[in-house]
Amino acid sequence: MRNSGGTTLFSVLRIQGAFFIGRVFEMRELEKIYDPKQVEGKIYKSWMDGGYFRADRNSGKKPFTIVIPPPNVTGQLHLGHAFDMTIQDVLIRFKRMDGYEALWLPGYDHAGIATQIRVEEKLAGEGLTRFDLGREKFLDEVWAWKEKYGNRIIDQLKLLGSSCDWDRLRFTMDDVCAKAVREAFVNLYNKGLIYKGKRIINWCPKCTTALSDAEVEYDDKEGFLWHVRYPLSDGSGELVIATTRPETMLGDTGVAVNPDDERYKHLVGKTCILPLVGRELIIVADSYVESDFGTGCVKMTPCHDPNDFEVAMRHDLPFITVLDDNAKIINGGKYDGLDRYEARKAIVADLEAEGYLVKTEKYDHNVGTCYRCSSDVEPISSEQWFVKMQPLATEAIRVVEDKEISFVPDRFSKIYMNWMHNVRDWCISRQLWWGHRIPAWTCSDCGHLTVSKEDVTVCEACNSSNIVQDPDVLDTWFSSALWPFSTLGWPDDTEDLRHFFPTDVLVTGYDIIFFWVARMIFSSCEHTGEIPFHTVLLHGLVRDAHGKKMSKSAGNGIDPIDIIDSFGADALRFNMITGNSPGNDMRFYVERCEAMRNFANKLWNASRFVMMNLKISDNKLPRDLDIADKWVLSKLNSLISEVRDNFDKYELGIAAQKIYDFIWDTYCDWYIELSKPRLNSENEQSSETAQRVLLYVLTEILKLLHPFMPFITEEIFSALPHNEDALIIAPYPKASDDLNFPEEEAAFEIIMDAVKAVRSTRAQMNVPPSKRPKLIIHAGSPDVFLAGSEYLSKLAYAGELVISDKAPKSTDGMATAITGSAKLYMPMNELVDLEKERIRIENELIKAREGLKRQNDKLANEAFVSRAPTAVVDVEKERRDKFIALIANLEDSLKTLI
RNA sequence: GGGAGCAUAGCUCAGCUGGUUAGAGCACUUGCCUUACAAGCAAGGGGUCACUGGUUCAAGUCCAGUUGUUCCCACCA
Repeated sequence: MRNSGGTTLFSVLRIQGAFFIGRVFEMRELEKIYDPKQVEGKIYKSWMDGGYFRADRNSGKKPFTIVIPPPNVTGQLHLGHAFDMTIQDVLIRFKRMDGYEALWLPGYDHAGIATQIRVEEKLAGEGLTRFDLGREKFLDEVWAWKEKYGNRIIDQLKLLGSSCDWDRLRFTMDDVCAKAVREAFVNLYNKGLIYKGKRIINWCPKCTTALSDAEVEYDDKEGFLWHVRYPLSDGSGELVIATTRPETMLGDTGVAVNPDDERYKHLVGKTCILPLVGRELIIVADSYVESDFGTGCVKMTPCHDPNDFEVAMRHDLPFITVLDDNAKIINGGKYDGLDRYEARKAIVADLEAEGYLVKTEKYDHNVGTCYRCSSDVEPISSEQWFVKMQPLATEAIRVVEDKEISFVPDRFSKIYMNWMHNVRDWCISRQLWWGHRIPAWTCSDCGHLTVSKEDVTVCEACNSSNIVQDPDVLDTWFSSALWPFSTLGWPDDTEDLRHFFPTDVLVTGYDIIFFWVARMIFSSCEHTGEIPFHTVLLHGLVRDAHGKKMSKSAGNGIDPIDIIDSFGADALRFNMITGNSPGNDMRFYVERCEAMRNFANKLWNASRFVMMNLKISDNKLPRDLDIADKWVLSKLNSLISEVRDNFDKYELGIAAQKIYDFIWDTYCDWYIELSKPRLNSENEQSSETAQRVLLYVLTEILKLLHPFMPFITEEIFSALPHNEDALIIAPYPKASDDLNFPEEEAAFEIIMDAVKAVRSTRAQMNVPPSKRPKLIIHAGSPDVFLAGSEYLSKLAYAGELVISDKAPKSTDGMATAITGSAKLYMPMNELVDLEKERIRIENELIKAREGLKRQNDKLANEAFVSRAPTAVVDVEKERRDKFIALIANLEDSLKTLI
């Protein structure tokens, strides 16, 4: 036996329990309650010291790899992480125990905008902007910030018990990842899949950067529809135009109508005058315009609306930019310098004053907002870098269609497909400083663009050294998209890459399928020629008890660290896993953590019980198993195969629930209770067998539960006799035919039924357990009761036990408990109220007759009997026979009562 | 406009490929300090599985529709 931990009170208890029985009771008082705080840090350290998280390429074992969804480097652990991490850790621990070389590769993300905003906020507190510092000094600040906060999230992940291979920790901005980013960029550029172009893009005026489509969130906002007069140039009339954005009229270069709109057909080709500005606008016909919305006339602002941009391209309209990077007016005459919202007010006021405003309607519409800072996003035309998506999407669609990659649950593959089929080019340049700088240099002399993996100092076209690197950085998600292979060393042909890639399962929330999952898939297919993982296991969002999204601003966030402090990491983990199925959101209830802590405590105490009674020092199973032993082993055997089955289907919540039920119900409430009379008996053989089965089942339980509750299981395991170095690397249980005893299992259920019937009778008569009357069992086949007599007297609180196939001569004053297999009598003269007893039995009889009717109806159905599988029919027949026997017993008892 | 999810006990949720009398936690009732655990034990109460129709020997489970609800995508100025 090894004992990896220090001398905890718990392991002291074991020794004392084994050798100094007399002192156990005082120890028990101290250790009655499991205290995670005393255990978790110590156990985590023992795993680290043991090197169990390290994946070894040369072990000869089959690899199983998960890459972590890298948390933001400056982030703090929230319940979403806890959810995500727990699922991954459960999978990785299971595979590790099951004989795989399990690699869980950790790391964190530089999170361009999010991090830059945080540092800028800090600077703002000192009255500075990033421009005051300049690019280089600002980046120094960010790196310092990263050093300060980068480890916080990692330390917090450790508190959860995450068994990541910390030696392989990666950062999306480290050299290895940077090399991959350059390689990927240049590959795509050389294939023509990255291009630079002027398009309408989403611009966040607060972050002052372009955003991709995925980074824009749409909110319903209250607004107005202003109807504005645009007089015709020839003075023959006017057009009325409806707009939600009057300030953009400064950039109008045309007016469009539907070509089939009879009202305006004759005006196409004519011009009108832009109010306040006086510019002449040509009236064009374009099918984009819908006649029945607004007035049927649309002002064209090509530089600030994607649709107008398209129309303008088709009709050769001029392009005038009227908003600058901060969304202030430019090229707008007297409005120059005004913020977009001030400009709106001023322009509406002027329109009204000059009689151009026809009317103002309330109008709700969707407004795009920045996913990082929530400011309104401005569509502006701007030169940016894009990834051409069409060619990449083709393969990304194929691998999912062909099931090379599957989503769990499957419905998300439809969402993925839909997105991939309609994907537009990905804007990857960001006007930030924190991030991977675009590896492109422009020659100031000849204008040539050099794109290179290595830093360049001279123009590749004209050799001029007068070249400047593109000031922009790449979208954070460009580097995250490479994560499953960049972290393993790609583009270098590293041993890690060869061994652990493609990875196996990707675990993440459904909210970042587009941001991340989709982009990893097409990036991997393109750059490595392989899928990045074969399974995407998706979970939902963690909400508060009222179903609201948790957020700092709403003040409803729960800090996982507080939960760990109060209930332990195991309880938090178990709470995240149970009562939840893949892809569904969960509501977080602190009370549930309490229930899970109670479960941990239950296991703790069951283990204490076993240790207190242990006089053996090895864990071999004996041969002389009795009926209860075979029953529990058989149940355990089924549990093991079911749990494995659930693991294969990623049904972690179901697996955890089954283990919970087995531990609490089967093991604690039944088997431990069953073992008590044997442990105390003078029959040493029986006592030892009970000890061995108790220990064996407990050990198997600890193994089964370990992926879910790693700390407490490891701690208990360390105090038990065992052959492994640690539970974390003990083999996960396998079902075995040798431990399957269906006959004994069924026979024992008969005894359990009798026990339950007796308890029920006693409860209804309010008989306390201290009262132990004689128990007379009248059964057709008494053998099974004889085999379980010891258990019956203990669990059914019997004084003396009489088992016979003959009915007692008199049952006067006896309470009865009745099952389909036996009638049980308890002489309790003073307690038995004959009338009450009669009513009780009659009620049971009613229930039993209903049951019998149900069964008879089923079996009378010719179609059922002939068409259902015989096994199903047989089960129904057995049930019918049980009801028949029960009814007979009940009727019999009713007669003797009178 | 397109798509997806959800609707099961008072509350929060499980229920896999259809097959016990539909389960768990919390809450509730009653009785228990039964020598591991009162963070516990035992016995209970509580459900027309949203509605309507269909398929089937058999439907909470599969199909169609209805209602309610949540979310995603698109972005008609």
